[in-house]
Amino acid sequence: MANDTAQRVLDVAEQLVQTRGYNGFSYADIAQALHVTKASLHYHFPAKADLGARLIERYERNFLAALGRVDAQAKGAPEKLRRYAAIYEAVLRAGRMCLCGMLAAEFGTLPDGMRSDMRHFFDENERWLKGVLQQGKREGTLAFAGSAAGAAQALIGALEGAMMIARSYGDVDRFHAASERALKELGA
Amino acid sequence: MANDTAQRVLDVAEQLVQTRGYNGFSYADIAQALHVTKASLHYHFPAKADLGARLIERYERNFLAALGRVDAQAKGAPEKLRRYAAIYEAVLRAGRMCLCGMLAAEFGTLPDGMRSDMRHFFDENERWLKGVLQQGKREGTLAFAGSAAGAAQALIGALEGAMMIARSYGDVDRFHAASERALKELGA
DNA sequence: GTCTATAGGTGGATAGAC
DNA sequence: GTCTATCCACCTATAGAC
Repeated sequence: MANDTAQRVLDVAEQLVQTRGYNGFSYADIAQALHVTKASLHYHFPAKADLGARLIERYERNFLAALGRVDAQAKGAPEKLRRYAAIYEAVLRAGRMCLCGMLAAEFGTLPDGMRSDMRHFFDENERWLKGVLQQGKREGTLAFAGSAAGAAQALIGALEGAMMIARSYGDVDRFHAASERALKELGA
Repeated sequence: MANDTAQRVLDVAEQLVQTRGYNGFSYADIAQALHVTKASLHYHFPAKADLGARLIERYERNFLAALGRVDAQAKGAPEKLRRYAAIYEAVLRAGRMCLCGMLAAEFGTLPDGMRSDMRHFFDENERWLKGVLQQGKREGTLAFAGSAAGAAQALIGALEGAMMIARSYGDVDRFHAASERALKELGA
């Protein structure tokens, strides 16, 4: 399959960005992992910025697909929020940071295209969460002050930050506790 | 003054790490900013890891000094928390990330010494916050569920995460809103 | 303490054969 | 599509003169 190599490149690159950051890996790392040469990687992704952009696009697509499954499997807003946080926790349990959380830290050195792609990921997260929060308020299953958008932004920030620090301590429980606390504050 | 150059190096390096990350700057960047050669930088900081370690130590010292001033100037726990959050906001307003928040993202590529120095910064933050939270609970000026240590960890994570994302949007208000929300959840 | 000069390595990227 | 070979810029770091 022609496309198969590109997918494997993305798989390895994704893991590298989530553990070492966009500035913390090179084409040589991917080449070594896949037993190919750097030159052949440039055939699939001419510049590193191309690889980075395709990485974010795929990550967002997969993430939104997971949110779609949450919508399909969970009815109540509290359960949706719990599953949302569980996605983050699974990433951390794999020893990784959220791809876009990582890129947010590296914002100052990112190419323009990757910057807006990264923000788009957070915008979509906020949009989905806002819907869940509004649903919960309507149903009376959630209780929070202020706007749903503001609460959504705060939750995303809290989860990303907790994840980043917990990873530095190699302590998933630390993330879990912060996550539980954040959900309780929304009445979940 | 002999020590003056080292301080200026640290000033520039600090700004670079807070905006571009530890892996996002080089001795050449500092050399250019200070109109000296790279070689002379190695006289003050033989290896980049030395520079990194001294950077964290100084950042923590200054941060703890700021917390000491908060203790001296604010009496009530809620006011202390507000001033704590204001320190973060001032950093963000300067277009910077928290030095250690930045390093937490780069954890996967950091030398061992910098890893433990970075965690020490967060440990000290937690310790101070825990004291303030216990004070507030004792005085009845704060109200939160669970342990003070857990609440402290959650607050640190929420502020770091909100800061990181807000910076990507160039939007200090976004941070401020998340910060206010986090403080309110502690009853402040 | 700061300089010139340079070593030795790695970064992203390209040309051209197969 | 993948390879060999190579370019050039940049990286951290050191030697040794001043």
